[in-house]
Amino acid sequence: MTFSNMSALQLFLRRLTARSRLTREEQEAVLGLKSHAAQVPAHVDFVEIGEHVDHACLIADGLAGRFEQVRDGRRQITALHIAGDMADLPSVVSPKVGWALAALTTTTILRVPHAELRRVAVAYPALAEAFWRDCVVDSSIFSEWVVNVGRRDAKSRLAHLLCEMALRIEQTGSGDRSLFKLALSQADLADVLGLTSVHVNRTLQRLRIGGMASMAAGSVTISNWDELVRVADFDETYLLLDGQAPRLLDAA
Amino acid sequence: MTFSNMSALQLFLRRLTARSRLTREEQEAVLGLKSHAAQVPAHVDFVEIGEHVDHACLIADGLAGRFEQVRDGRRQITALHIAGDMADLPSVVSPKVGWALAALTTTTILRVPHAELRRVAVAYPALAEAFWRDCVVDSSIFSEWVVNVGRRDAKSRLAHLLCEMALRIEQTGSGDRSLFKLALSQADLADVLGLTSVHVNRTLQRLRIGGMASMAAGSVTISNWDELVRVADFDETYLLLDGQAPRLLDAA
DNA sequence: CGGAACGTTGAGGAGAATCAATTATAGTGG
DNA sequence: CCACTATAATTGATTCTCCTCAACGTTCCG
Repeated sequence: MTFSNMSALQLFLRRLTARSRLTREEQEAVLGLKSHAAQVPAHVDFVEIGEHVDHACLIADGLAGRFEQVRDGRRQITALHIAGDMADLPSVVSPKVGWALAALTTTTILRVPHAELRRVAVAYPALAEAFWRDCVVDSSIFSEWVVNVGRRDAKSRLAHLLCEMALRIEQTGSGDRSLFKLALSQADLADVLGLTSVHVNRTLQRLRIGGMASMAAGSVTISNWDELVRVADFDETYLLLDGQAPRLLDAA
Repeated sequence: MTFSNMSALQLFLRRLTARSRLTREEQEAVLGLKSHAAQVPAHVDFVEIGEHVDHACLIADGLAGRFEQVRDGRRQITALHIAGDMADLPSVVSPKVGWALAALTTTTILRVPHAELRRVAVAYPALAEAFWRDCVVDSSIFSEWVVNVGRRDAKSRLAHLLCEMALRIEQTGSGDRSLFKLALSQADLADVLGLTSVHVNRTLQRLRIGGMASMAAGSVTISNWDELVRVADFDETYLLLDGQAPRLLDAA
């Protein structure tokens, strides 16, 4: 079986097991989660801001963003979710969400009822722990994004995002860091980076001319990884990809 | 165990029970956590970047910041922690931390061994859930900070931070939103907001002249809350202060 | 009293925003 | 297959926040 035809739940399990040690039985429980799939066209919300949700959304295919509004209508994308991400896992413990989730390209999602996630979390405490850890990973990414928009200029900021997405997509097995799909318009990219689309356009040109990376037709090509990392001031530690943490149960 | 230890744990418990319903026995377990206190002078790290920690740090008194470095030496504070915050609770499930924790003013911390937190989390799944939820709260704040530095100008950004800290401190019961302690230099404030200290200084003046808020001698005075909220575009939803979520155990 | 940290002010410059066109690109229906 | 349209990418000119650099004032404390 190749990664490309793995089911969405298998991708999610892969994300969990990258950081949490799970028994076969626990893994089966994840794969046995009941859910129903839905197609979401680009630019359509599948979770509304302020909604009280009773399910979490697993991205099966495509790309989704977490949107927050500012009064004057401008918006910020605070997270990008790729296949295998349970986009609103935090909603299991905090059902009223303060953000919207929208598809950035045509996206397939799996709606997994909270009741299902609760069921396996209660039956298998190690899964509750894995979910908790998964939320910590996303939190760590948020924190790095604060640094990124707070303290890096446009070129470095954009380079940093490309490095992050390269590694995250590579981790899922659905791409290589030198060439991967990222169907993100320059306007959406601007909302991720806290810039304007005009400036994103000019900054992309600088990365292209510098021989580091280019984006076209929904794909990113990274031609000089080391230089991109240097410009980005990128340190992958925050992605927490360095192995499985010890289980609470075993250690207690 | 000294009295100040007890009261710090009580503050932490208060933070937990604001969002999680806990039985008396579970509450006792929190208050019974073993720990040892330490005094940290201003500007001293008590957790080093990249460290593999075996304990979490509960802020008993004072103010701490989570610092991340950028290559050229500039830094960003990605979180502020007040009394009652377990500053690195995520480290329980992910012990290698990618940030430093430093005191911003003279601060008392309680080092709580992971073993202790694991013990109560395993014995009382509802506590594991409360810890998970607590991490989600911090995550929600990170996310809002991304919006703040990404899409708000200096005046709005600073106003937003003041609103947030006002409510968080009010929640602990150790201050009022119209007057509270926040011993933060303008340089540190700049590192929180992704600005320079010079610009923070000028922006504070604008808030003062506008009759909204002023900072002096380590205290914040908010003289026109409604106007400050308006300028900040502040919506407190993200602080998740609107009551206790249902317990997973009861619902499953 | 003297130094160190912090706060304040001014002048000039740089990065990003804004405004406004123009040019691809992709999809749609005739 | 070609107009027709909407969306996305690109470019140029101008403006404005915010940064940088440098100096000076203030507070606090040994």
